[in-house]
Amino acid sequence: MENMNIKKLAKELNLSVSTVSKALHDSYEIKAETKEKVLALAKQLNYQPNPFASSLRRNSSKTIAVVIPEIAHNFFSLVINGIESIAEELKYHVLIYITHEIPEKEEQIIRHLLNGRVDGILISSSGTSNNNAHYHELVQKGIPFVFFDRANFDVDAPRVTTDDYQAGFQATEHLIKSQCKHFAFLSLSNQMSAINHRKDGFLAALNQYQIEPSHVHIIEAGTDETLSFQIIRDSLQPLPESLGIFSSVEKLAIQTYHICKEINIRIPKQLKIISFSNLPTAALLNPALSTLTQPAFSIGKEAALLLFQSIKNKGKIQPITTLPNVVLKSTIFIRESTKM
Amino acid sequence: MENMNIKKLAKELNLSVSTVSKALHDSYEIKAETKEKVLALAKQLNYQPNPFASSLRRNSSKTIAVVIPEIAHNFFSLVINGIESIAEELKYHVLIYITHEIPEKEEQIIRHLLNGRVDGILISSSGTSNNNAHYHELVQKGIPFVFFDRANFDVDAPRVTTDDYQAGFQATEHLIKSQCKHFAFLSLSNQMSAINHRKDGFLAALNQYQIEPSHVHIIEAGTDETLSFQIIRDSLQPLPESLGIFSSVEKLAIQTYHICKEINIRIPKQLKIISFSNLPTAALLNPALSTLTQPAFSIGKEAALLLFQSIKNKGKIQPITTLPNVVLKSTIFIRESTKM
DNA sequence: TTTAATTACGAAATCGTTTTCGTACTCTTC
DNA sequence: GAAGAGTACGAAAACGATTTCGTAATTAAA
Repeated sequence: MENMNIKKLAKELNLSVSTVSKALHDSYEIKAETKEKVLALAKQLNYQPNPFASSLRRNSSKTIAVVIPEIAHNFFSLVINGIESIAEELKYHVLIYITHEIPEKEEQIIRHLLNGRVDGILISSSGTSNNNAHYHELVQKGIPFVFFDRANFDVDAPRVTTDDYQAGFQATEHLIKSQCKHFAFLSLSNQMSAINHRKDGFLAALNQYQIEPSHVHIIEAGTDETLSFQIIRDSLQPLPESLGIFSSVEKLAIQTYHICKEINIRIPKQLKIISFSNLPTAALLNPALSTLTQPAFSIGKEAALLLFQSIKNKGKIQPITTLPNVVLKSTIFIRESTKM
Repeated sequence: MENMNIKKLAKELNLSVSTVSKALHDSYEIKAETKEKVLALAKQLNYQPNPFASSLRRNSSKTIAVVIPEIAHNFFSLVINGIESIAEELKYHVLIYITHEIPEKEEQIIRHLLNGRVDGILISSSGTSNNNAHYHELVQKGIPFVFFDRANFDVDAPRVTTDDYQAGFQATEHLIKSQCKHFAFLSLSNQMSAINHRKDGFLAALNQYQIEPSHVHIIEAGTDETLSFQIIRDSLQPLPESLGIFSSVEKLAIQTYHICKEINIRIPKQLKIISFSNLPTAALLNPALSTLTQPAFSIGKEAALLLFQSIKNKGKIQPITTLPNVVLKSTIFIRESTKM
């Protein structure tokens, strides 16, 4: 009596296992009356199909994986919300894997997922540009995947990103017009697509406005919390005159705030800062932080939609079309931290 | 050639399927030499066992589910980090389900999980106290689960919570000593265990210090964003004299900040506020927010450890012992928002 | 009335593992 | 040298669904 299954249902109904299965799937082969009987008993006895038997036979899991660098991060948790909104609707399950920004960890996770546990994967890459073998293995195995935010442009997969270059340009232009003389770009690493595009926009703006190269600073703070703290602090001592910082990620901006508080640097008087960020408290900070805010929820939604489309089309002949490459717009919010 | 499986491995090796399977599991029945051969070919041909076949046969999924009210929330994403740290170590997979604070949604999710898709569940309840039938179904089915933060105390399951009563008492005492005259408790609903314990601590402190009941306000803001905004705003107009707010959750404190900014209420001059919160920017707010901070990561870790213990003990005779009920300590951070 | 098509179901194979029994064979032990 | 113990493997039965073929019975068409 432990668990209900099709066999017991069939016995109870004096029907064959196959008939019951077909009835449960509303097959045309079964007449309405029988279907009703089966459904009724199934509901009454609280029958729930074994997902593993089903997955084994159908070779599909109704599950997707989300592989992200970290989760305690407003951007990524908002993206997950977007993903979940679609997955929930399509009755898919969502597995979460966190790489902690370690490329080897990401490889390991992706390689593991080659076993068919999931029907598709959403990835925000932690990988370095010279390492994409694991993505190609996914392609080879025919497992659909979609990049979001941090993509690997050497791999043929759909991407959902934001207008990083333009946003970077716009933010930097704003710093320039706010009378900054020195300019710093805060980066996690020089191996991440989104961040590099932001940097390119940053450099392009500085170039267009003919800022002297010696006034341009690229600070690679890295992903380690304590280390990046030190690196940023060191680069603020001594403090360049009229420094304008463009932080590529929220975390580094927050660290900069902490450091400024600690060593008594006045924002925006001595240092102006604008950052990519989805902080719900950006406007409440002291001073309020100017931000470039990505449509995180929509990114998740769009990426999930692309993935499910890709899962649906699996096996079918792909029309010879360019890969979907959705680019969403970030919004700039000018606040006190960049005031003149 | 599509996918490697045990059968093909066996044929290639001139061994039986069972021998290969045993070799892969390092069974004592198989001699070392054979094991080596099998392992070598398996690695060479990139063999990965089909997880569904395995789960079907062993009746275990190596997967747990995390059911939470929301994810774009510092507390919950930190908890997930803690959970992941343990799950990763034990090579378990983590499914995420979001209830969006809707009790019916939670029921539906839990009921779905009765089908055996997961070996155990971690739950932060969105349910109301009078609705726990779905938890009992889990018990009946023998599916282990552990509550964290928001527990249902009518159900026999391990719990990981924090010292909500004491923290609530402490926070309120702090407000009293900061010369507040009126006191407000900001709540999401009166159906959530953790929040109610905080409220009890709040009321106990006010009682001990003999605060006049007419100076005590309980504000149930609810879970809807726009609605709670209105409710809080309304309760601040007119502003009671020397109001001290104890916010039971971060989100409502942030809303209060926004409202104060909007209608020009000075914190901490006209209004003092302290809140449960895991905001990384609490100290950077204007003014810096006094907080009660839960050890979110540890909560996740402890809850996961309890769950895995429970999974391991499944089927074995349980020693007649009290249910594990881990209570962790929150930390109070006094900052400007409650300054005299 | 015969043939063909349709309807409604069942038997059995299948998905890829794991696990329970057997069973040859070798090695002790008295 | 017969009995028992140990070693190293294989056959086959699960696990619980899905799906492919059949096929009897009924209906429609010729």
